[in-house]
Amino acid sequence: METPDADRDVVEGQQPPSARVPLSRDRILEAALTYIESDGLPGLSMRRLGAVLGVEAMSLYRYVEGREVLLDGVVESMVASMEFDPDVLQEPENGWQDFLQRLAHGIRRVALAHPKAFPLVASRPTEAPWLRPPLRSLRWVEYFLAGLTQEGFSDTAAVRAYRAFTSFLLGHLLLEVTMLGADLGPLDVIEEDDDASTADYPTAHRMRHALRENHAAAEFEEALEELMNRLALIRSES
Amino acid sequence: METPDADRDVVEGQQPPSARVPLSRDRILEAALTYIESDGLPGLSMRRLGAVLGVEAMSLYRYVEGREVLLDGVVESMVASMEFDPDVLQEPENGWQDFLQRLAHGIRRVALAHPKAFPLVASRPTEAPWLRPPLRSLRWVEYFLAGLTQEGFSDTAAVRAYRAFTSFLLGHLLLEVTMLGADLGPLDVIEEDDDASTADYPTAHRMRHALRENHAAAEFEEALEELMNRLALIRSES
DNA sequence: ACCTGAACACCGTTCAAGT
DNA sequence: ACCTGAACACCGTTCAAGT
Repeated sequence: METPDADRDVVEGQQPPSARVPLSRDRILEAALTYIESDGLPGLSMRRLGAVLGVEAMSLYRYVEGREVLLDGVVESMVASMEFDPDVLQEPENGWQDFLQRLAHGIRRVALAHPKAFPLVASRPTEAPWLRPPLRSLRWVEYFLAGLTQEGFSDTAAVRAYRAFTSFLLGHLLLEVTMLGADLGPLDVIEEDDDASTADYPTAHRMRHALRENHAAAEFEEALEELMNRLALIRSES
Repeated sequence: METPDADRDVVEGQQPPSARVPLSRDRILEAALTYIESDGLPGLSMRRLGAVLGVEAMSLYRYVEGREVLLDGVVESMVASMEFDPDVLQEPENGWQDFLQRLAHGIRRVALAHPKAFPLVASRPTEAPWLRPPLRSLRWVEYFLAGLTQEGFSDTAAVRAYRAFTSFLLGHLLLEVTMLGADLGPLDVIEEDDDASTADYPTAHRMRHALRENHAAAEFEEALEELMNRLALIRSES
């Protein structure tokens, strides 16, 4: 197995500083995101990120205050990327179900586009405890609540919907990207002990093929549909 | 603000080695768990963990193969701790709803007992992609599937229930402990910018009080009830 | 058998110095 | 204005050496 990583830093690093694209916060965040996606979060260090950008680690501190802030920035940029998704960002026109479904699919697209980085969206502490992942910004919370209000949700119904919607998304997407990330992960994984491992567990053994099937997309749709029914109840009740 | 941490290592460290409780894998895992719970995961290093146990970091490598394995062990011990919960571990007697509810509550108790460490249960890669958090072990998956089978679930219905059950738990519990962890977190947190922060977001501003309320327990029960209804459908359908 | 000291390679971060 | 070299305190981990 070759190590094609070795010359990646050179690609940018070999040009003299004057000829390089100047550093910027956005360029750093973008590089960090693609680094995480290709090499995993644990491998990301300020020094290696600097190398990718053809610069010493210390230069990064001109643009980001430190590693923690860098990761917060990466999360923020992922969440913000939905703002340019034309399918997501439009007021409700075809009812609140359509509104929420477009939003849910938009977030799912972001998660699937960045399976290795998405767990950060799920687990980094938010600015306030009521800014729940994966919506994490006041901006998106406002968008969510305003949309539902406009569609006839009372204040308490909208807040209940917000809570139900976020836990739904978090559970489904985190599990989906975890399964993806594991598959895309280190390739030296133990290959398919399949039957052997489940030998002592008869029920799991019997269902081992069904357990391995991946119906993530269909499950997501189904559970989303179910959530909509629940929200319809909440809407009419409170 | 004082630093009461300073003498904690001494408490164990001051006794001569001969008088100390001998090191063991379990003792190390337990110390790691309480360390995470009191100081947070980022603060946990092999060196500091050694100090807590009155020992040099290098000694730990006799019992755990490295830091990654240590964290896996902590997760494993949390998941395994449910096996000693008498309310959880008994075959279904009062129907599958009761069976699943006891299991769900048991996992929730573990999560709430270790809010800072539980995110590890959610995000550490499992041994196989179909061993879904927060059930993570073949043991628990077998327990789950066997229980449902015994209660009249077909194989495909049991597997579908397994998927729905795990994403439900993951979403709810991760959000719940994240909110807890944030509150228990560093106390130098910015205190209550309350109204100020939401000023530019009228809907969120209007609902700011409702948004701050914590109904985690009630929401959990409600969503669990809803899940049961969905599983009843799955049971009768497939 | 169990623990340690010294060492290595790697971190995040600061700051005075270079251009 | 922007980047770097050198330095500091801290990591995980290995291994020969101590008791």
